[in-house]
Amino acid sequence: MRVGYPCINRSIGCKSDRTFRLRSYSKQRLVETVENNLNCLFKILTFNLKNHLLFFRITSDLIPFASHSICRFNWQDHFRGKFEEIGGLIRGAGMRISMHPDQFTLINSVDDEIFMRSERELAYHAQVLDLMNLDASAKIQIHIGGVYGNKEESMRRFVERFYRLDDAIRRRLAIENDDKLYCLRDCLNISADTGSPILFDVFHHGRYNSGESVQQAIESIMGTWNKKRDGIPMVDYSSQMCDGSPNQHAETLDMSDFGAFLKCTSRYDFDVMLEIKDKEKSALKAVKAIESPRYKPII
DNA sequence: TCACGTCAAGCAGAT
DNA sequence: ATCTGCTTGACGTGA
Repeated sequence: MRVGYPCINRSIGCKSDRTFRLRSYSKQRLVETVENNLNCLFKILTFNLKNHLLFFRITSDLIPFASHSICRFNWQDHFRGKFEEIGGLIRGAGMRISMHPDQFTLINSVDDEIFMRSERELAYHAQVLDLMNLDASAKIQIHIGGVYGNKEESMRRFVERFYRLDDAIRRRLAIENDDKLYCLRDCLNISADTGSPILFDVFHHGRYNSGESVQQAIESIMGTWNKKRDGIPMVDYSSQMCDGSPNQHAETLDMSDFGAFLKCTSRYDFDVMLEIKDKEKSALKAVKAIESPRYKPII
């Protein structure tokens, strides 16, 4: 089990997701921003390595407007050396990487234009991971998408569109259960048709499920990961804010909840991403718990 | 230096 | 109709 946190590090004083407004776009602005973002990403990964945090989600804002038609600059070639350097650090340390395109990326949209924009966005994510020379265990996690008034039809459309994507994208996709529209059971159906592994989100599952316990859920997704190609499963974990909207992620990791989670899933090996507001602080708490003998997974 | 209106993109549910 | 959440504030103008 590797422990990680998404996108942002709050303690090292740099940001790898700096961006700018579309109307301020210029080649120079892009180069400056990306240079900053890649340098910061290297610093974050170095920090993570030092602190035994071996799982990290790279922000989708790493290259602002990468999939937008305004971007004509060949950032791939321009930053090739930097990407290779970062990839070398990741591979050398045995770190795990994920990316999570935002809610505008919809493979199953009824609108073909939205699908094509989504395809370009996914291609950008795959390129980042390819440029780092990471294998297909570095995943791009996406939700199934919208329902558009007909869930069955929308799931069929997802599968049909999936096979229209380039293999450079397909091999990296992992399907994540969401909290409203597509639950674990839906993901299992999609996974059976596409061969994509399921990235299990514990928090979403708590809000929308078809009755499976967390342990049963983990059991059911294990087989969707082809260990040789995909690596061990990835799991997103967050604790609920105790006092506020039930949607929001907690301020910090609740160790008794997390301890219980580790206990009930100790038969399985997977990497866990902690989606908690205080980011690396909670991840550090989790690493400490996992390294303590009472939570040692039985593998 | 600070306040604050606005920011590439979509969907669904609440108000 | 408009607002909010999603993984998450922060860019950039004007004073």
